Amino acid sequence: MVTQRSQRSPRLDKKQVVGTALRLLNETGLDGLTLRAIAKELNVQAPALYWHFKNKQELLDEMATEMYRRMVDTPAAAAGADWRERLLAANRGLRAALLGYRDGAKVFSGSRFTGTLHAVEMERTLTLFTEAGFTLTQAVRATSTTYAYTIGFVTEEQGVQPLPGERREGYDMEERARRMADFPLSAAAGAEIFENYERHFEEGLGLIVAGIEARYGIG
Amino acid sequence: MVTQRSQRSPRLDKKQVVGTALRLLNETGLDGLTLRAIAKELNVQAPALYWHFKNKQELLDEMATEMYRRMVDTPAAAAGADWRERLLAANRGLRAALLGYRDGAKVFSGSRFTGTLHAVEMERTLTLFTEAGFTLTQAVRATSTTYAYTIGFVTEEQGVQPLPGERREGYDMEERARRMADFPLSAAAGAEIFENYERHFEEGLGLIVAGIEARYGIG
DNA sequence: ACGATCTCCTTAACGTTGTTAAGTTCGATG
DNA sequence: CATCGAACTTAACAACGTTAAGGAGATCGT
Repeated sequence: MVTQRSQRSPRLDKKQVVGTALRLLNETGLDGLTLRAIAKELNVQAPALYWHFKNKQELLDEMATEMYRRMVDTPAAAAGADWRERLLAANRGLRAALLGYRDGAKVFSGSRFTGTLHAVEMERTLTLFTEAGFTLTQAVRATSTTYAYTIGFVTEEQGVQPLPGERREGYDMEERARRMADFPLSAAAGAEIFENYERHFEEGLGLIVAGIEARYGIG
Repeated sequence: MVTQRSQRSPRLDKKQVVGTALRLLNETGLDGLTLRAIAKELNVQAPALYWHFKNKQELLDEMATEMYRRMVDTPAAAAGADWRERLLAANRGLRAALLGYRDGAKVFSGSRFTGTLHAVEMERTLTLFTEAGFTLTQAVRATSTTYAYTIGFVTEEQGVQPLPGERREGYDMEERARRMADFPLSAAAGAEIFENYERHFEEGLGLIVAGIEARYGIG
C-alpha cells in the first residue's frame, strides 16, 4: 500500500506538536482539542503522538510549560527592579499570557510544569523580594497570593469571555438585567463585573499590593 | 421482556440525581463522573437522566448550585455582622465548601448557577458593605477580589491534594527537593506552599483584607 | 370502566474520544 | 548491503455523551 503521508514533511518533534496544539487551541477550545485534530494539523495519524508523549495530559503539561516559557520571554512580564513593579508586571504578564489562549487559565491550572524554568523564575523573584526586606515566608505569601488571585480572576473572565472580543452564550446582559430586577445592587454590580475586566483586574491587584505594604510594612 | 429495574425505587427527581452525583464525585473525581456511573447508582439507565437534564453541563450547573446552597446553609459561612468578619466568613465558607468535594473548585468554576439564590446572597453582602461605608464599586471589587483569590487558591490546592488527607501522584516532596537542589529559596518555599494550606490561605486572605482597609480607608 | 394521554423510563444505536497492539517504512549504522 | 532502531502506519478497543424509538404505568375525561 502506498504511503499515506501526502506531504513529505520533516519529522515531528515535541516542540512542533506543542506549537501546533497551542495554535489549534485558539480555534477549537479545550473541548475541541482532540488528538486526532492535532494530528491532522500535522499530517500525521493520532497514535503517532504517543511516540512523543505518554498521554494527552503530558501534552497538556508541555503546552502549559510552553505558555509559561513564552510569557517569561515577553520583556514586559519579566521587568521590574522594585518588588512592587515586579509583582505588578509578573501578574499582568501572567494574565496576558493566559488570555492569549482560549481556555488558557483552564489549561494552565489543570497542568503541571515540566523542566525547571519555573523554578529559575521563582528563585529570581524570591531573591528580589528577600533582598527588598521580606522574609522568605512573606515573599512566598505575597507572590502566591497574587498568583492565586490572577488565576482565579482569569478563570472567571474566560468563563464569560473565551477570547478578547468574543462572548460566551448565556451571558446576555439584557436577560441578566431582567432576572436581577429584584436585586438592584447586584444588577448594578453586573456592569462593574462583566465589563472592563482590565480595570477590574488592576484594582484587585492593587488591593493586594496595598495589603502587602500595610501588613509587612514594606513601602 | 421483564422489567430491568431490580429495585422498585420511587421516581427520580432533580434533587435526588444532583445529590447522588455529588456523593459520587468524591469517589470518582470529575473525570470518573460519567452519566452511566451516576445512573447505575440510581438503578436507572443513563439516558433516563436526559429526562431531567438537557445535557451533562446542565447537571454540573445544578451540582455547583447545590454546592453553593449547602454552603449558604452552613451557619458559619453566612455569619458576620461587620464587613470584615463577613468577608472572612464568606471566603472561609467558600473554601470549605469547595474542599468538601473532590475537584470541587473545578466543578464550581466550570459551571454557572441556576436560580437566584446567589443573587439574594450577593445583594445581602453588597447591602452590608455599602452600609459600612463602601461605595458600590468598592464593595464589588472587595468581594470579587477575595472571591477570585479563593477560587484560585483552592484550584491550586486541589491540584495537589484532591481531598483532605489524600495527595495526588507526582507530588512527592522528596523528589521535588532533589529537583530543586539548585534553587535553595524555592526549595525552602516548597514546604511553605505545599504544607499548611489552611494557614497559607488565611494569610493571603488577611493580606487582601488589609489592602481593602488601607486602600478604601475603612477600618 | 375504559381508552387516550402524558410522564418517565428502557433498549438500541451512533459518532467520537483516548489509548493500545501490531505491523511497516526508512535513515543510520556496522 | 544487511541490520536495527526510531518513527510512523493501520486496525481495533472500550468508554463516553447523546439521540431515537418505543413501552410501562399512572392519570384523566367521558
